[in-house]
Amino acid sequence: MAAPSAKTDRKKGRLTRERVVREAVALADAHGIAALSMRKLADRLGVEAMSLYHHVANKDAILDAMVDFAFGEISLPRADENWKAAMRTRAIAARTMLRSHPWALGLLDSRRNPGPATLRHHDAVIGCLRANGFSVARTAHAYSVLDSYIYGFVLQELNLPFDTPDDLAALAETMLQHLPADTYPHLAEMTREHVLQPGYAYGDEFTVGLDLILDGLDRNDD
Amino acid sequence: MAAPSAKTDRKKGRLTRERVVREAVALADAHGIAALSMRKLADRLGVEAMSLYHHVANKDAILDAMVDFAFGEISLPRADENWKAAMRTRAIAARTMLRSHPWALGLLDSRRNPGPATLRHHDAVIGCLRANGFSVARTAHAYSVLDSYIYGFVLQELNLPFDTPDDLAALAETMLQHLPADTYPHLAEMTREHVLQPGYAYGDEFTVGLDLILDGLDRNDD
DNA sequence: ACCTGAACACCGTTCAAGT
DNA sequence: ACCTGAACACCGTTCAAGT
Repeated sequence: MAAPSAKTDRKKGRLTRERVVREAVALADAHGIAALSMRKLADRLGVEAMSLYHHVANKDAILDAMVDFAFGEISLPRADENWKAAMRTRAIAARTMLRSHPWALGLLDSRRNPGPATLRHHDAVIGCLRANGFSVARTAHAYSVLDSYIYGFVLQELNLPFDTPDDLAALAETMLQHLPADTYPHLAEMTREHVLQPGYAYGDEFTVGLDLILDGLDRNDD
Repeated sequence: MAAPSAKTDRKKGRLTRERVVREAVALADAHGIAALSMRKLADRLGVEAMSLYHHVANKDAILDAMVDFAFGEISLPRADENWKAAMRTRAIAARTMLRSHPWALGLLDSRRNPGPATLRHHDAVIGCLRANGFSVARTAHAYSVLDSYIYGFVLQELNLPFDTPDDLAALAETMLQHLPADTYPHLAEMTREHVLQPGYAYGDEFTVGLDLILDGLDRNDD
């Protein structure tokens, strides 16, 4: 019997822009953004690459839509919430989203066309701060420092060259051996006395820095 | 007369790993990381693409070396400096570097092999904080929140869809017309009353957030 | 209206062949 | 030792042709 062709066992039904975007997200989640090619995406949808161009202008339009899809996953802060609790919750939700779609942060770089979910998200965050008495300028300060922190934290987190505590321990041990302690004494100390301690997880730093920033914003009520 | 071939007017002399990396940085600075292909890089060096493989293992090794080159441009904090001033200076220097090599931030994502300049940099930052009486844990907190902020701020800054105040004004006007104010009222207000005000520059937010974080670290002297 | 096959101008990398 | 030409297995996108 013939091996099932890639096409036969793929989803059938008419192609739509929405199906294209959803499948692109699934492909990038599963195999990384580098694996997202028009040919592979088409194959998953049971069509040829060229068919995609009937539903999206080009690959860039798919990437725009993927970012907007990801933003849509962050639930919106309400204007009647206390700002500090609302911003804390939003920051954690944003981090969760960016971790579950590791391609999203990298795509932010090149996106020039914010979609409706992205705009709605920004509008809700600004609205919550304004409703809590923040001036326009203080709202801009708060949004800038919070988003910078969230994006940068996840960027570092996604870069970590290990996925589990065991990986980390193994890597740190190797590093300690390869990095002569006299060349990088402080890096060696940090590895030995902090990173290699039981229970260490870099992700725990997230709320430490987040609360430092929220407290700072609370104090600067200009 | 014949048009000068791409090769004839390129730098001559023996190929070295250092020349390959330096030229890769120049190419990426000038035309973006997407334009950095082995073929184009070789052409700039007056050789064929395949010659590069005698000096670097593959393209990934070039990207690793580029990131380390970029880190090498940030001058190191000294252990005898006041931590707050030293961290402020370093943050500004890091932002300057990341802005002048817009490809660097995107490459951080995928780099798994920190080079000597990168390690030296981290060692110096940790060393300065420790010399100022920071505990190992407080050093880790400080480094995490500062680098997250710096990386995230530049990520947002590089994403801004305008390069000059004039571009910004033009874009904001178009946005105000395209975004119905009743759908995104707070975004419209922020654009009108903040972004479109004379003298506005997003980059000015950098030190606002930075000082908020430095003051927060100063207070948490646990 | 929607899908496709062939083609174009690219990639990174391998390999055997040149000097 | 160092460089290269041809080749392989890919890209995104165009165009004219099919249904």
